[in-house]
Amino acid sequence: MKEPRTRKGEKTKRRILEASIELIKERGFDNVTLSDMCQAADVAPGTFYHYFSSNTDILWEILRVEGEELLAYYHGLKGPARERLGRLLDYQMNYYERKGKEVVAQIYQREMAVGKGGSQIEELLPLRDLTAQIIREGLAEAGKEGNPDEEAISLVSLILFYSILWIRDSSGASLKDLMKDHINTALDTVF
Amino acid sequence: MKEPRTRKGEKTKRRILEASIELIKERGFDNVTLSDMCQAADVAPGTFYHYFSSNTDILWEILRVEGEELLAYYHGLKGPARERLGRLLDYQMNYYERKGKEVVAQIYQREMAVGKGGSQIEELLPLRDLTAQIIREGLAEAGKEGNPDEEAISLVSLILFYSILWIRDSSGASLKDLMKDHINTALDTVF
Amino acid sequence: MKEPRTRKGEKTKRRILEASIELIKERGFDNVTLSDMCQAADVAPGTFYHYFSSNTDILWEILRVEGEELLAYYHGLKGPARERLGRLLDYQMNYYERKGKEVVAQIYQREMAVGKGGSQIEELLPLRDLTAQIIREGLAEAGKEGNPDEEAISLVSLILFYSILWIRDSSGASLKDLMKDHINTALDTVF
Amino acid sequence: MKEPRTRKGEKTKRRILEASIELIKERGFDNVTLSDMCQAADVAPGTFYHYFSSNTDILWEILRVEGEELLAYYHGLKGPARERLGRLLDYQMNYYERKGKEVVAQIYQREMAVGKGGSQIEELLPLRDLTAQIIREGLAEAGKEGNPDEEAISLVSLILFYSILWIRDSSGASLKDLMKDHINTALDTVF
DNA sequence: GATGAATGAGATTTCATTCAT
DNA sequence: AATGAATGAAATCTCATTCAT
Repeated sequence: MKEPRTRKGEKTKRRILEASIELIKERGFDNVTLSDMCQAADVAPGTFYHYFSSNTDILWEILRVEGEELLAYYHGLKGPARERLGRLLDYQMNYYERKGKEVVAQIYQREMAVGKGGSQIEELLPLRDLTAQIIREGLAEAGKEGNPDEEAISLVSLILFYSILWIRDSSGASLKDLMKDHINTALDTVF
Repeated sequence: MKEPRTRKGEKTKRRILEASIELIKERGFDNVTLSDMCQAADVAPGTFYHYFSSNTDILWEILRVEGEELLAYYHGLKGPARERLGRLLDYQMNYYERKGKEVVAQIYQREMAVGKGGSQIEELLPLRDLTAQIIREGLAEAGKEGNPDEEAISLVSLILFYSILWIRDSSGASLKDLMKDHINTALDTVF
Repeated sequence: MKEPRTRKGEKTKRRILEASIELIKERGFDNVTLSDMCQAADVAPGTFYHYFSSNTDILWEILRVEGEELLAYYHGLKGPARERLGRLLDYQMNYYERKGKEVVAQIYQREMAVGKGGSQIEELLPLRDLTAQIIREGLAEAGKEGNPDEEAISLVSLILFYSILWIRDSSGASLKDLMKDHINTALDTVF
Repeated sequence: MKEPRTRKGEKTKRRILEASIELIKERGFDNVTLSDMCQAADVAPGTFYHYFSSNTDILWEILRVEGEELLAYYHGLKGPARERLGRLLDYQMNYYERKGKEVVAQIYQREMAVGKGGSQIEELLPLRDLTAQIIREGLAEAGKEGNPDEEAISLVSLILFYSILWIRDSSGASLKDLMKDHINTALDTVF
């Protein structure tokens, strides 16, 4: 597994990544083989192994990078707590919808992978911690009492549950539509 | 896939089921092959296909049966709503702990499987519906207002989230320990 | 890697073994792939793995069995020491000629494999020990003095060296022809 | 495959050679890939092919050069035959010990390679011939009778056999220790 | 002289499934 | 009812080598 050292190399690596994401979106991770990815990116298997150390490595690479970008974005949010939290949840739902059901399912399945050598994605837990922090700040602003940790868990677990409903939904409803009302109730309860 | 017609046949089928459950508990579903199961149950592959129509069929069979048993048990619960709900959640957690982390992870992963030909397990949704019904009854008993559907979702999603925490926990804490406080807060909020 | 449990299975395993030996004789071990062997034995790759646990496993199996058979035969030899030793050496040369140059080269190469996890063939050392024992008996019979261990090594190392000459010889001479005179001189020197 | 034309080029070629020798000593030839060598020498694969025509070419190059140097040295030896022969054998053992077991095993394995396109190393045969010549001279000096060719083979085959014992020895004994006594007996027998 | 991206044939291995006995 | 031999498609991964820059 090497980093590309030329323009051309960079382009190739990106081509592999993008073609793979597309494929996974369409068919789900388990139904995409290494040679599918190679074919879609129009590279030889050897080229794949030039940039990625294994088959499963690639999804991990994709999601890790994006997860970090998301968190960075969330940390950069400004404004009153309630609004920040609203935007955070909103953005997260948008991200999921953009990725597609297959990939979100994949993310959660990885979160649940027991002892698979640290290859977890770490999306829910950072989200929980960040949410708790925002709630804590919000309560401080308003001079209110509360239990930020439990409330953060309640919120994040709602996202999780509705995501599953959405993944399994066949009516074509959006994730946001499904959980809009409930999330607002929940936010009101918190602040 | 046939039902056994003799004593011996029944014993064999049960042996396969039990050995397979054990194996899945230990190693996780994805790391158990058909021939592992055959070896553990001390039968030939042909025998396996005598009783089960495919590899993946067996876990589905196991969990479907148990899920139905659980629901039947929950439907049979008596007493005031709050108490029934408490016992339901308690029982569910016990069930998860008995099954082990690997299997629970497997259940949830299946719940999330998109379009895999109806092989989903349907555990969370029936649980949500039953919970909503009990809450509805509880509110009626007490003559209170509320939103049973959303409250049911909040409760069930808590179970989901804490289960994930538990699955990934390496300190050895029990699922009940992890969520005891939060679940009580949640129940108090509902009633 | 399983032992066959039926007539048919036994026949198949033997067919694989024999076809593989033939192939190795013709082309040398390094130029024979697993699928070559499968094709020659007219079985599917899966069948190969039914009986052998890996690619390299098979040669090892072939040679180990034959090495043991040879030793058993040598231990059964009767008669005066000099004669027994002559027959032993003669038989060993015949064995090598029957196996062919490629396989003999393979045997020696394995003997030299450093620390490859006990997969050595152990042909030269047992031969040395047996030879030393026969010489010891011969000297005792004749009431002579001598150094059986060194003399055994001298003899066996001659076989080794002439085998290499033979392997690399392109005139078509037989191993026996090459070393006949020298081995007789050597035997005369010993007794 | 080109000869280097600049200082820098020479340094690079030598770097590749030295890094490769080191690697082969450590792991054995079969476990060293071309890219291992490139990495160890810190050059790109293209550079390797600038100086060597193929993968296997390099060991051959290394050993051929050294073999020639050895022979040249042996031909330059002065003094009475017995002494020259003693020094020759001594030097050869030192050479082997310096190279290490892996490389010596490799040399012999190559000597045995049947029909691999002339890539043999030709170490044993020149050694045999040179030894025969020295013995012939020694016998002439002393006015004795003997069979220099057979005696040379006996001596060289002893080196071969003890080398194999040494390669497989795990007690840490040196090659010289192993064969000291026997080689002296053998030399005494010859002269 | 040096780089490293790209190749792609080819090797090994796995495993669900079938079927004759 | 039970066996286990046999299948073979499919997947992953390796690595010597080429070539444009």
